[in-house]
Amino acid sequence: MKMKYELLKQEKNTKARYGKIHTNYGTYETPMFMPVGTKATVKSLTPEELKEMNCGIILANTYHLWLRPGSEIVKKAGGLHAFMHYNGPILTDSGGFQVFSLAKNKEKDIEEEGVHFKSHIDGNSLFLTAEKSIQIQNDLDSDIAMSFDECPPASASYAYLKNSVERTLRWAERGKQVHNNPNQALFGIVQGGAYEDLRKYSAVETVKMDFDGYSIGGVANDGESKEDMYKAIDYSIPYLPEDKARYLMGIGDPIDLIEGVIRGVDIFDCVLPTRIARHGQAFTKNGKINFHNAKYKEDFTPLEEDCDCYTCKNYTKAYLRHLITTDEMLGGRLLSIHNIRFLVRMMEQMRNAIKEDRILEYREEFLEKYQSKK
RNA sequence: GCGAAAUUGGUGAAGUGGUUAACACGCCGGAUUGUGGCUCCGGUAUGCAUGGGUUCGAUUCCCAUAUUUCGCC
Repeated sequence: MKMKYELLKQEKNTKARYGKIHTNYGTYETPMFMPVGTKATVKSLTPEELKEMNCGIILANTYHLWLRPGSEIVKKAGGLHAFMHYNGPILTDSGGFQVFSLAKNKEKDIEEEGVHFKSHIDGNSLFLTAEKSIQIQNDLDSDIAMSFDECPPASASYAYLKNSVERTLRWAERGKQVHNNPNQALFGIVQGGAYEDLRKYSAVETVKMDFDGYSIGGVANDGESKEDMYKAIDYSIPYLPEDKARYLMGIGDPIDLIEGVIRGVDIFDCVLPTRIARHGQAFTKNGKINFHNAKYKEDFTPLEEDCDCYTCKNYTKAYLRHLITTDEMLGGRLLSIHNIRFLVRMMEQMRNAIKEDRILEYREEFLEKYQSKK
């Protein structure tokens, strides 16, 4: 079967909503956060550990797996789930984001047929099209595939964004035509920067094609302001159907997760928890902390007293700082466990808040602690 | 005991008779949002062993002292 979204509760005071996603690998509650496993691995963590943290869907990347090991290898292995030993749902990004960041000359390299770009591994000239991206994702056998979209920088002009919205619609249609995996859902992507009319047009036209779910793209890709990010969400959400999942691509930061939920987003993904972990930083309810800081040298308390993750239950800040400053790989691993669990737990808390119609209070309480750095 | 060389920040070190003493590492901070993992950006010697002297001016030249290293007895 294909993935199905079920809306169970609409929060009274905001657009926040509580629902469930039914997949071939179980049912999961939303709003939810997906950890990123670009190359068929959430860096340094095993599938069992992800399950223990109560992760649901994880994200893998079409571009990276296309280059290595190659989608035909994954297909021979029996699909992504078998290949990476993950018996939970997997969403694949279309490769759009990587491809556009690798295309040097936007005007020249992006054409109607597809995108020319250079492999980041060996510099080979490559060409990816809407059809190719979907075929690769069919072969990978992920549970949710993404349409191939153009992901322009937030700083792009109105005229550029308008063109890119139009092209993304045509690519979505082409991808839908060749999509051929009965077990795989396919999402359309809304673009249009921070312009209300473009977002509306993009959303309305994309929804007409009747996808299994809808993504809001083009955010968090060019250091755009939070205001613009929130506008992109606010201008898109009203035109998306109630009974389909909404996925905000590439977000986020704890504060952005709350803002996204309040604006009606169901699914998020972000590299932040694992990336900052590898760089020695961790989320806490009192703000982000940096283990390079000397003040943790003799701090023999847990990262967070009341966190239920493996790291917090077994290790001290002094030890974590030692691992980080000596560049030991266990450090990044332990912090990744905590950071992912932190965001997953935030989503649990927000689901409860939505059920009780108190998501705005939750935001108040969270921000008060998170922004007052100790 | 005699002779020679050396002495620059936490470390390894570059350098010059004349504005803010290079660089690297370390250290101290910060960043990071559909991941080109191990990255990027800041800060970090008011002083060049100590005391004299020469000079308009010395970390740079001279003398003494101290310490270190090497060689000889």
